[in-house]
Amino acid sequence: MATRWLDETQLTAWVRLAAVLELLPGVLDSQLRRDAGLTHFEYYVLAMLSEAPKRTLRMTSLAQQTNATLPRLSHVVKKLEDRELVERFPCPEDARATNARLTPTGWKKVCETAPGHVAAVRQHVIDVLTPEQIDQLTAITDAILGAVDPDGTMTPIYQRYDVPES
Amino acid sequence: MATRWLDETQLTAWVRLAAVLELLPGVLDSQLRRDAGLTHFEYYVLAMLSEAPKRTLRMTSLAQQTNATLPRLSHVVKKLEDRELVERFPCPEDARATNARLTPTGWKKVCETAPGHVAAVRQHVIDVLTPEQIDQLTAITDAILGAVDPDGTMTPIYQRYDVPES
DNA sequence: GTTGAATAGTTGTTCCTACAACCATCACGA
DNA sequence: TCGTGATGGTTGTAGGAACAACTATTCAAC
Repeated sequence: MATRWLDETQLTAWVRLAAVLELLPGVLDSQLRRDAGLTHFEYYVLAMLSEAPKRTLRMTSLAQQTNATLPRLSHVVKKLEDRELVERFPCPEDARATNARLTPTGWKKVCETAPGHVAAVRQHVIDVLTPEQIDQLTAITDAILGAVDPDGTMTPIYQRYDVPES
Repeated sequence: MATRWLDETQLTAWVRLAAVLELLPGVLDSQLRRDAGLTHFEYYVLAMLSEAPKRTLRMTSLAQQTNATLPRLSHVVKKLEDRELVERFPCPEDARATNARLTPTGWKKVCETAPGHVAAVRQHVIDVLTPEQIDQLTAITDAILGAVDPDGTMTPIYQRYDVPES
């Protein structure tokens, strides 16, 4: 069965996308590290908590929303706990479960950090695109996500994000 | 100076893009690991060599083309050398420099691996988009790369890619 | 009740990457 | 020709992430 290679146009699009995949995360990560001393993943964790009711989530749902394995999340939350941005306590309803809650310090951190992060996202993505391109991007990423995640297992990841509300 | 938050439309586009950034590399990486025992980065290194004249490149240019630091590349190439996919030898013109060359085994590996990789790219990206969307994607990623890499330092990364020619 | 399977988390090991320190060579000016 | 700075690479160490192994709790079936 013969391989269907990419034609010129397709190849160009893919190469560019691959480059974005390679470079953009690094750029955003650097900004957060520099300005807030957080990795993107740590920021993401804090942001998810900040949007949750009572700024509290069970480790499992937090892991789902951040596309992390439980072991990974466990390690990261421990570090955030050492920095007093997050606290853990046993879940009252289920003694197996652990809740993670944003501390006041953690909330403050998110509020301080979000503007810079949004600015970086604007600078490198949103503000360089026309409104039509924004819509096109939504449609394109939708299609890709449908192919990458046909079961919708990861849906929580791309339903919410990242901006503290008040 | 007030933060310009993202509006509904912008936020959606960004969240989806962030999800693609998070999920797509993992999907492609898994395919390569499973089918070829290579990380995406290792494959990328082999692919770059396979396209170079005499399948040979200096470590520095190879590092540029793969967006890697020299230390990282050095470690990875050493492992590829242990697997006899690549060989290193001192550069005749410049005694400081080292050349990396694809071995026949390495070439064979690339030829065996490329079809599966292209198929994965098709399955998750190219074939789920219309021809118009392919063009849109090129324009969008172009704009983003312009913002991420204004000096064009990383240009080598997104000028070529990944398909062995014969 | 008690056993067994499934769920929720933590801990430990291994691999990979980033960063720093280091050595060798080249290029150029005194 | 000698030194000084810049270039090209390697090695060592430390931080982060994936995977496996382990503990504890819950749920369901008998």
